[in-house]
Amino acid sequence: MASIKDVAAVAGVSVATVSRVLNDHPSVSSDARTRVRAAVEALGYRPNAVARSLRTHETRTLGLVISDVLNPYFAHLARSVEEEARALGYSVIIGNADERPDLQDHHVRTLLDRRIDGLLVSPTDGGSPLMLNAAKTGTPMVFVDRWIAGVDVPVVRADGRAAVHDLVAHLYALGHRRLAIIAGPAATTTGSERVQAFRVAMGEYGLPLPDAYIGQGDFQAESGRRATERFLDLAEPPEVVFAADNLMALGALDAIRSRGLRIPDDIALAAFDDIPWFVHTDPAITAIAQPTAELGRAAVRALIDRVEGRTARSVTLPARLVVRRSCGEPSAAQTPTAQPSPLQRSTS
Amino acid sequence: MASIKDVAAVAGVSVATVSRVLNDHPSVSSDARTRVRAAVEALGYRPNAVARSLRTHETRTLGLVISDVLNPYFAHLARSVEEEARALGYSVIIGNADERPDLQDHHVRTLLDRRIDGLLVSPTDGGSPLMLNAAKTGTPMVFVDRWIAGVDVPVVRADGRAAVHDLVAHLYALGHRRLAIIAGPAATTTGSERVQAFRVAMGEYGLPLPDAYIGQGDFQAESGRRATERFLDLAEPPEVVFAADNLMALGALDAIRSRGLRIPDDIALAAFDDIPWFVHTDPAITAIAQPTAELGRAAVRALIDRVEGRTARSVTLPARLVVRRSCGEPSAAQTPTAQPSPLQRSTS
DNA sequence: ACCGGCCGTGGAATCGTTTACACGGCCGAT
DNA sequence: ATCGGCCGTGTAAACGATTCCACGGCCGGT
Repeated sequence: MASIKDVAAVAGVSVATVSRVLNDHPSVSSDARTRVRAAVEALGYRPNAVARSLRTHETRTLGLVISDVLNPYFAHLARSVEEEARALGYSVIIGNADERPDLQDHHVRTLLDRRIDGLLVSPTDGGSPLMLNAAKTGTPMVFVDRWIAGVDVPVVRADGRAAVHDLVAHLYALGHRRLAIIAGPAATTTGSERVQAFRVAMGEYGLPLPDAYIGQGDFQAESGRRATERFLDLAEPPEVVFAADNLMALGALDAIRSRGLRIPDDIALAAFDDIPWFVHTDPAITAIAQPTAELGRAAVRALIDRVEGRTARSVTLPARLVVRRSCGEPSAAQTPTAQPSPLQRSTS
Repeated sequence: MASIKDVAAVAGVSVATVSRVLNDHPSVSSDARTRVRAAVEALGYRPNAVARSLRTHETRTLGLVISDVLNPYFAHLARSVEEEARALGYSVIIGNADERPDLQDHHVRTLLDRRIDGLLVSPTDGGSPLMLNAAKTGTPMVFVDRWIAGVDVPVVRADGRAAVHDLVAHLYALGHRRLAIIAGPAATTTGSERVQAFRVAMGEYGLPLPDAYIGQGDFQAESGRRATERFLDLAEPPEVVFAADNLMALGALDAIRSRGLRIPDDIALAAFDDIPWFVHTDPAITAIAQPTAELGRAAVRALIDRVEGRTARSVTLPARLVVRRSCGEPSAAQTPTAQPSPLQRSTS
């Protein structure tokens, strides 16, 4: 593969001049400039990003560590992150932690070894020493979706409290009183916050949230299935199951279906995170939708602000309730029009 | 950030010795070895992968260019690719081409600039000069899922012909005669092959495949919707719509639903690529399932064979038909047991 | 006519590694 | 006692770019 030296030789100039042409440095004669460009073309030369990064101490690359690519929510997030980063001249390397702290650490470590310019993380746990240390030692970092308390890192996320409140109001209006939730891991903010918001909202309607109605999940489908089976085995099963993410809702659906129960007649179902398939399940699933693409964009902008020496601020955007049929027949007022697919491809 | 020089200074040895310790070179005294290890620990030193790559001419990184991360099939593929690569000591950088040749080129270019050791591609089109040139000039490369004819690059993919034949047999047995297909872009192998297989299988049953029953899609949901609407507007609409991927099936579902039609009574639906949600749509969707994870693993092994100087062979695995209810009530023989969710998390 | 400054250019240092080569010391074989 | 070889180590040259600095030529102002 041709190097800058080869280009210099062909163009009959020094490597310094070639470098200047490549970087649009003004003080190069137009004669030299054209000769260099011709040589670049002739050799099919492409600058070696590795060498460049070594010298400049920047990679123009961002790391993104997410918990699970198979989760459509995170896939969507990753896509918008890459899109915005590309628009701003950066590349993105995605690390899939698969909800495993050890894998998360693996990816953080290799990303740091590659000297990425900044790190976007949706932490799977409360923060390993590695990550806390990276944050402390000045690696530009931004949390997205989930975050870690007590670390001085900007957070870009959705606040679901109002939407959860709307959901509980919706359920209450439909006559449901025994509401259960499948929580995410307590070590994640989204795992505990959603339960907390649910409990608070229920409290406002004078409803208790007994421990038996809190299923412990891990944001994966299988845990949703297990938690739901446990609910259904109770002497007094809940009337509603609210899954804290879409994969656990899938598991819940599996469990309910394998018992031959019908939604919403036998049991109602709702989920956090909306995805296109929720429109087409039997029945369509009521869900809380996050402004996913917007979160990704905001996170990238915040991170790049930090990378380029500006100060970054945390961003919180509202989530909203999307009522469908899985909790019972909604009143006309609640569904003014048919709900469109939420993850419609943004024509970019 | 500490460099190898700092480690050498603290340990009281030369950088060469530090490097030898780091790379487990045998000829280092155990005394020096322990001093170096202590210094590494004390400084929290991590080798700079950029500098190392510059020197060694290898990055231990693979590039993966796929057409669409939002497509669960590709997300699944990406996950298994990363998993296998990690097991073999490589990292993966994913480029999402979004079915756009220009974006595909962008990612191929930046991956090559980063001097990745090998490239895994699921081409969006017939091959840009850039990609053909990369293949020609010896960049280790493997095609996965889709491929480009006339290029000497191993291909790892699923052969869906038998499964498509099974599907047509299934449809025929249910009494369907007017079968339509929503094709992918003709520039992709999967776009044209699936139509071809469908046509051949139909031919064996004496069924014609008129042009009006071939919808042109682009593997995205919106195109599936449009194609389906066109089918439904025909004087004699088809009895079955077969979508060549899962996203177009989603679009078809949208279109059918918005007309108030019922599946399978008014029209039947089937899809290429199986995903967990197909079990829970109304009704569950009959689909052709690929051995996605296995494809990813095989592709990585083939690519690494090439990277490390061994010869790689193409791999073709069979796809299989998964019968559900979306084409009509199957006979008992065809569904011996309830179909489980296909993308169940592989507990790794 | 002289001089200061700017412009285009090249030489060379540098980034953080790996590794070829040289070198001194020690051991065992003669 | 001598010598060849091995072992542990250090010195220095790469890898491919960017960039500081110096230098020669030319221009314009005095």
